Order: sequence, then C-alpha cells, then structure tokens
Amino acid sequence: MDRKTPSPKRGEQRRRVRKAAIVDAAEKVFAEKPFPKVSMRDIAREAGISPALIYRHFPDQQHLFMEAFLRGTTSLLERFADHVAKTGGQGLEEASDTFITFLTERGEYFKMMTHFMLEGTVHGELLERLNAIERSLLERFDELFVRAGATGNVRLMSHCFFAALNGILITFRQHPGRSDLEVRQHMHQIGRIMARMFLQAAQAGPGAVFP
Amino acid sequence: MDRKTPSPKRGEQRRRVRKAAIVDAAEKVFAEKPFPKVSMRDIAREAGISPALIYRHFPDQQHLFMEAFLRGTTSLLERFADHVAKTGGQGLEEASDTFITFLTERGEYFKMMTHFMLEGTVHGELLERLNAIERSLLERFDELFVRAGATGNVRLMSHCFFAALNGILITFRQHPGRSDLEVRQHMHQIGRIMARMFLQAAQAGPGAVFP
DNA sequence: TGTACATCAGTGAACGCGCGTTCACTGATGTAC
DNA sequence: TGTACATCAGTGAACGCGCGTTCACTGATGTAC
Repeated sequence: MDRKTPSPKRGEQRRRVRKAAIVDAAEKVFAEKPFPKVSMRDIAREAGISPALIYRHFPDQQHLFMEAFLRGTTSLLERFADHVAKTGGQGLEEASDTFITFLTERGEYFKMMTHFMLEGTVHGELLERLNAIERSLLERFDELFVRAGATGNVRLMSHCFFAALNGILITFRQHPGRSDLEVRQHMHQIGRIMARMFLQAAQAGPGAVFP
Repeated sequence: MDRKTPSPKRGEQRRRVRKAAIVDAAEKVFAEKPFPKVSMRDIAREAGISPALIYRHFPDQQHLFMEAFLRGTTSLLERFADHVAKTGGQGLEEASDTFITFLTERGEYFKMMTHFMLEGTVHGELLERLNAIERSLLERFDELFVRAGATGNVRLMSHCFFAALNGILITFRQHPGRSDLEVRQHMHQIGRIMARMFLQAAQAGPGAVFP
C-alpha cells in the first residue's frame, strides 16, 4: 500500500506512538487508584511493557506524571473553552456546571492538581506549562465576566471564582453519608449559587464588592 | 511534699504524659515536612524514643496521625470560636481573616485536612470526631450570618463560605513568583472580598442568591 | 540480493532504600509477703 | 525493712514489602557495502 518512508522517520514515529501509549496507560491508572499510590510498575503493567522501558522515554517518574497530567488537563481545558464559547447569557452558571462536571468525572486530575498546589514540588518547564493552563482557564472566566457586563478588576473576579470552585470540589467531595450522585448535585447547586453571587457582585460595579 | 498517690494511678498518669508527648512530637514533625513524608521513625526521633514504643500507645500509624490532627484542629477551632465570640459588627470579614491566618500559620493542618477530604480513608470513631469539628466550625459561621441579619438557609451559606475559604487556601498557596508574605496578603484580600460578597447575598434575603 | 554491522527498543532481575511493624529481650518499678 | 516476683515501659535489630531506578543482556531492524 503505502510507499516506504525513510526509516529514521518511521523510527521516530514508533517512538512517539510508544511514548503516547505510556502516557495513556498512566492516565488509565490515575483514574483507578489514588494518585500517591500509583507506581511505575502499575503503569508498565497497564501498558504491557517492562518498567525499564519507561525510562527510555522519560527521565524519571515526575516527568511522566507531569506529562500525563498536563496532557489530560489540556484536553479538559480545551473542552471547557469550547463549551464556554458556545454559551450565551448566564454563562457563568453554565461554566460552573461544566467545570464541576469535568473535574468530578475526571477526579484524578483534580486530585493531581491539588497535590501540586499543596506540595509545590514542580519546577522549570513543567511549572511553566502548568501556569499556562491556569492562565488560559482564567482568561475563559474573564470573558464570561466581561460578557456579563462586569467592570473593574475582572482578573481578580476570575481568580476568586476559580478559588471558590476549587473549594467546592474539595470540600464536598467526601461528604459523609451522601451518595456520589447526591454529592455531585450538591456541588452543582452550590456552584450555581456562587456563580449568581459573583455575577451580582461583578455587575454592581467597582467598589461595591470588588475593589 | 505531696502524699504518695496509689501506684496504678501514677502509672496511668505516666502513660498519659508519654502518649501526649508522642502526639506533641507528631505535631512538630508535621509542621516541618510534607504530610505524606512523615514517618513513624521521624516522630520517634523527635520524641526521643524508639519507634517500637509508639506501638504501645497507638495501634497503628493512622490512629496516631489522626489523633495528632484532631488535637491540633480542635485547639485551632477553640481559638477560632473565641475570636469570633469577641467580634461584633462585620464579623464575617474578621472571621475570614482569622480562618486564613490560622490555616496559613499552621499549614500542616490544612494539608492534612485536604488530604483526608481527598482520599476519604478515615472511618469509624475518627471520622465521627472529624465531622464533629466541621459541624462546630459551621455553627460558628451560622452565628455570624445570623448576627449579620441573614434569613433563610443559613447553614447552606456557611457551607458555601467554608468551601470558598478552603478554595482560597488551596488555590493561592503556591502562587508562582510571590513571596510568602504576598501570598498571605492576597489570600486575606480575597477572603475579605468573599466575606463582603456573602454578606450582601445573605442580607438580600431568600431567593435573591440563596434559595 | 546478500551479508556484516550498528543501533536501540525492550527485558527480567537485581540494587538499594525507606517504610510500617514486630520480635525477643532488658531493666525499672510497684506489689505481696 | 527486705526480698522474690510480676508487670510492663522501653529498646535495637530485624522482617517483609514495595518502591524508583539501573544493569547487563537479547534480539529486531535499518544501513552500508
């Protein structure tokens, strides 16, 4: 069928595929067990390879974990941005819903995020990429606030709103005596309340609530 | 001086003192290194005893960790309640400040709290005590909302506010390119904004923001 | 087309480490007489 | 008051485990002639 491409390229391609497969496997494992319990052996098993092979593609565990985290988060963020772009009117409430839906469905990413936020052991290029993702998310929120007629320090509003949503996700995640479904409903309810509250405060103009 | 008390009692007393010393040591270690890196050996070293001795006082690591966490948290909560009781007027803003101050000064407790919230590996009596603490904290917030003239579902407001404060603590903890001082100031600023926003929403009466 | 070679994907086993916990033991202390 | 004994606080060393990572090696594959 296809003509033979020059070999070095085919080698590179194979490498890329293999590397992506390792990251795929990592994502799967992260979805299955608590973040601090995921081991290189787990990921190798999931990928059907020897643990040693992972080290031909990643210098160490932190780089693999970060790569998996960033890839997943970036894709979540893109879906979030699409969703936001399509929404008019009371966009903030919908955005809150979407944010909460995504991060409860893919709880492993939220866990990793909080882990990085808490421990702060990330440095260099990876930290840069992580910050870029956060900035991009905040820009989406900025848009929504502006679209809703907010004036003043919009970025600060986005920052606060982001914090509030994170707080919801962490606070109600394991609420005692509630089923998963009830937990999610409660989160969405509180998220919408927050969104309405933020909207009113933002629309009230500078000085009312936001400086 | 003091007459000899019956021996079994003195034995019990010594046991209590020793047990408390172990918990003290645990708290110190938690203040020094990331929660998941604290080992039984660390705590034994800090307490100046053999690791084996810990197991004469606690059945396993989880019980010791929880005991240390609950003791520290309970004392923080009492201080918080005192502080709140003494405050009039715009109590919510002050409460936000106090909450943030306590949990940044004793960051180890916040980390442990988020850890338990994320992993949910706590059960039985310990979970019960943990919930009791959260309930007690929410009651303090309830008071403040009521005092500020809130009507409607006050507990829901407290829940939301608690979540928002947690969100602030986790989101800005490691913010890039900021010193500790700047981080704390930013947290306090955002905390006060939240407090004002919640107050307005709560005072607006049922239906405006809160159901 | 055939062959000798270099490269490197891929491996199973091992290394070295730190962990939670247990074991076998010592010695201080209170008790019973 | 003195002594034999039981109790149990306290210990150092070890156990067994899982981890991240490395090592020495195999074998497939593309390359140069």
